[in-house]
Amino acid sequence: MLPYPSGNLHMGHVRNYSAGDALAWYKRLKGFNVLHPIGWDSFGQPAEDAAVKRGVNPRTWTEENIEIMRGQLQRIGVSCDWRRQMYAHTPEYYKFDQWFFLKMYEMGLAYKKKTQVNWCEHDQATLSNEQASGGICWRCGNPVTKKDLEQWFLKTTAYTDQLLDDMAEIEAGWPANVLKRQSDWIGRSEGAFVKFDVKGSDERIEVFTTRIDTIYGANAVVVAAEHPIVEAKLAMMSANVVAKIAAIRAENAKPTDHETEIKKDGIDTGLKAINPFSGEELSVWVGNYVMMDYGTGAVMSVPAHDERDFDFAKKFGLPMVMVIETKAEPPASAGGTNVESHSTSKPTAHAVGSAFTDYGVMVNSGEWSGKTSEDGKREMAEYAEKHEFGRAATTYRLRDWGISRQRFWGSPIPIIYCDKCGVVPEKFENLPVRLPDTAPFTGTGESPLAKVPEFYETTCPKCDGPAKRDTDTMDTFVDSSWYYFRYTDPQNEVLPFDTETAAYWTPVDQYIGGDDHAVMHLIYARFWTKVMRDLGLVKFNEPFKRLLTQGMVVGETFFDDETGKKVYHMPDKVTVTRDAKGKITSAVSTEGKTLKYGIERMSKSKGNGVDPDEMIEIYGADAARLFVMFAAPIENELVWNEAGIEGAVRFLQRVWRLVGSWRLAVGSRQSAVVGSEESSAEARKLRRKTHQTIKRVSDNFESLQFNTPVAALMELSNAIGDFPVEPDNASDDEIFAVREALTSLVLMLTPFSPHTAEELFSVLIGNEKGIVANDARFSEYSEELAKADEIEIPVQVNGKLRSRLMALPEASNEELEAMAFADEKVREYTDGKEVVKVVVVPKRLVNIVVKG
RNA sequence: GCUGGGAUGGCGGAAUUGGUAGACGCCCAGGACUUAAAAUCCUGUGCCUUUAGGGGCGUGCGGGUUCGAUUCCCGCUCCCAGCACCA
Repeated sequence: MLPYPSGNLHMGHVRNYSAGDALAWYKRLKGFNVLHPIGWDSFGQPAEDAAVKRGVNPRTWTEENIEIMRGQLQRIGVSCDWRRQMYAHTPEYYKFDQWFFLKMYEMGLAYKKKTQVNWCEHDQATLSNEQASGGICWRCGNPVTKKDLEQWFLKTTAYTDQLLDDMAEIEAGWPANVLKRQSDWIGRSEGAFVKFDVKGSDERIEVFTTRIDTIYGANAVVVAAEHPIVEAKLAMMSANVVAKIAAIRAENAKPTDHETEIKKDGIDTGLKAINPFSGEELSVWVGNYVMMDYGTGAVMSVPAHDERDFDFAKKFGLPMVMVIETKAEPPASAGGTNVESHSTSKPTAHAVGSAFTDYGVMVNSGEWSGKTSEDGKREMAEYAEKHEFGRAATTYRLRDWGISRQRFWGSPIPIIYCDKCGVVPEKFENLPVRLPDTAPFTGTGESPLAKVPEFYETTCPKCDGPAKRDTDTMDTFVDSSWYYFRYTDPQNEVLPFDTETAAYWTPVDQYIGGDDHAVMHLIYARFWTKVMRDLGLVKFNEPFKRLLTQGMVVGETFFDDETGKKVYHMPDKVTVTRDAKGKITSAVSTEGKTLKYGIERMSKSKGNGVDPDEMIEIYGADAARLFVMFAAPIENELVWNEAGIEGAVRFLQRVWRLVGSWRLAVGSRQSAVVGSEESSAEARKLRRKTHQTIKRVSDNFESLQFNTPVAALMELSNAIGDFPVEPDNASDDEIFAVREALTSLVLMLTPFSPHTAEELFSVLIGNEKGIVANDARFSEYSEELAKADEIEIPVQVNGKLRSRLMALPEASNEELEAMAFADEKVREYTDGKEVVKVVVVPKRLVNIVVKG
């Protein structure tokens, strides 16, 4: 994933790009043609905030930041193809944001509508549903409110089923939790719409239900306070009902607060609705737990079989009728005896204490009684459709993507408003619609472009009359929805990319980033790819074959209670004491104040961050990268602890010394080859370790593990260090074995610590050319050489380890068994006992089961 | 509350997917080198127990399957993340 040019790289970036770079190096060393790109997500709000706060031009601010961050990436030695960089804020790039927008407009996938949008008061910005997930702003974490605005939408809902169903194609390569979060977000729900007549009125209330089979248990129709029927009948309601509804509406309009549980509340409107199946008259209630923006804004309340309806009915003493029973014969104590009778004379759920929400068999449901829930659901929906009061339906939670932003620093929306012709799309040949150099920035949430007549005053592409441009810009997530395709053809001036050129590289083989974009960027990118497929630009459904979500890098954070949120940077401003487990027991600032502490995402602005530049300065880029890869599995959270990095430094220095101590012997005896008669056991042992390591490291890379191959390299380096023969006394065979081990070690180190590896490689080979110039390849693995001469076989008696045998790998079961029984330690436990059974696992173990 | 993931030494974490638990590294202790320190090297390092050889216990807790369970099954506890009345 491309970085936002905030101005400084943090350790999260280092982790992400170190892993990506390691993989790129590994694949290149394996002989693959690798496209390892980088780009800049360079449109967005912080640039504009800087303009408001400090009066700098957003472009200048952004480009300076890119310069700084590119320098940092180059200092850590990321091996990107710098020629292919893309920059979202350049007209050469955003021209195609606009191109796509116009294409989607043609396809009917872009439309404008006035609606309640998510609004972040803190950022003074509009948010898409995805960016407001959980009722909090994705950028600043503050609660989201609503605001009426007219804005452009992209029809993500045209692809809901594909977004769900195509997950099957990427299931193997994506983390399960990301797919899960996406499918929850899309929220497919299969059920039925049912219309209830309103008594004494032509109006009908339509509800959505997934459990039409429970409709005979409905005790009320509950609608949202904002439901049109409420507005329409408000005049007929008593003053206290109206007041209550107003109160609920006011409460609904407040930003969601997840700390406090919402108590069920509501009021009987006095209206009556008719259950179309039973003909029963039901009260119409307003309930605070019914939301206007899901389903139809109205539900049928079935307390006996729905938890929320149960709570609601209990609070207001509404009747509860059980209409579903468990399929299995219910135990005598369940169902029957616990049920209180009610005026309906039907059994009720009062005494049960909770709703029965499983499927079962329908009861008390007129002619439908006796059917299973599954049959009832299907047949009742069909019946409803036949009698024109309902139909089976699938609803989704996913909404269209609102992309209009009242912001300057983004791609202008290429739409023109003409008094005569109405909404007119800009002509393709007039793209890009360029941003002016500057605009009056206020940060108050109004479009700065609306104050720049040179920008918005234009002529209508249709009638040539005077017209005005749309003064909003696109959500920056538009830029990141397709940038990875641009890498394949970054200079194209006619199209976003050439289809054939892109086809060679795409879809992306491996995508790496944080899982915080699970329902934002990753849904948009998938949507965009499907649109591109329908445009004929690509021939596949999914943009990213494999996704790796790396865990956050977090640091210990210290707060000063008095001054509020002030955070101190370790270790110069805080004195910390720890318990035996390394957990902090107290933290005191240099001024002597006691501080609160916790763990938070590491960043410079929070003051708990380690600056990558500092790391490089102190330890070097190679050690920093090696440590970040080694410290924890890539998908885990990494709690930053500087102590461990010394280990990485020591390891690199050890390898350096190892090469130093052998380079003369190895360099001067290049003719030394394997196969001399006196092949020593030591040489064979080292070669075995070398080849086992090649296999382990390769397998680890293939399965995206970055910590375990480092451990394997450390083992190999230890084995070379333990080699018992002095360089000057080594035989040709031994020289060969050491040269092979060192060469392999250095090559396998390249993905983690490329600078050190490059230097050592050239020294070792004895010429000035390094890994790149030599077009070096990862060492070939030999199964034959990796095979052990002798293997250790544990012997268990009754499953407990009692002895170990050394045996030939090809030893037969009988031989192993005989050796086990001959073993002295084993005999202590078997002598005088009855042998019940002997289990021999070839090449693994022997287990003797005895009795008595 | 629902959903998903997890729990292995003082710490980060390994373990060929049912076969020697604790690789590798950090920390710590002891030693060598040094006038001394740093660096480096060597040794030890799961817990309990034993003079020693050794013995016992041990992968969150309780059960089960198996010759054998960190791994599979059932039931709990706790932690982390996501969602937040989704009808």
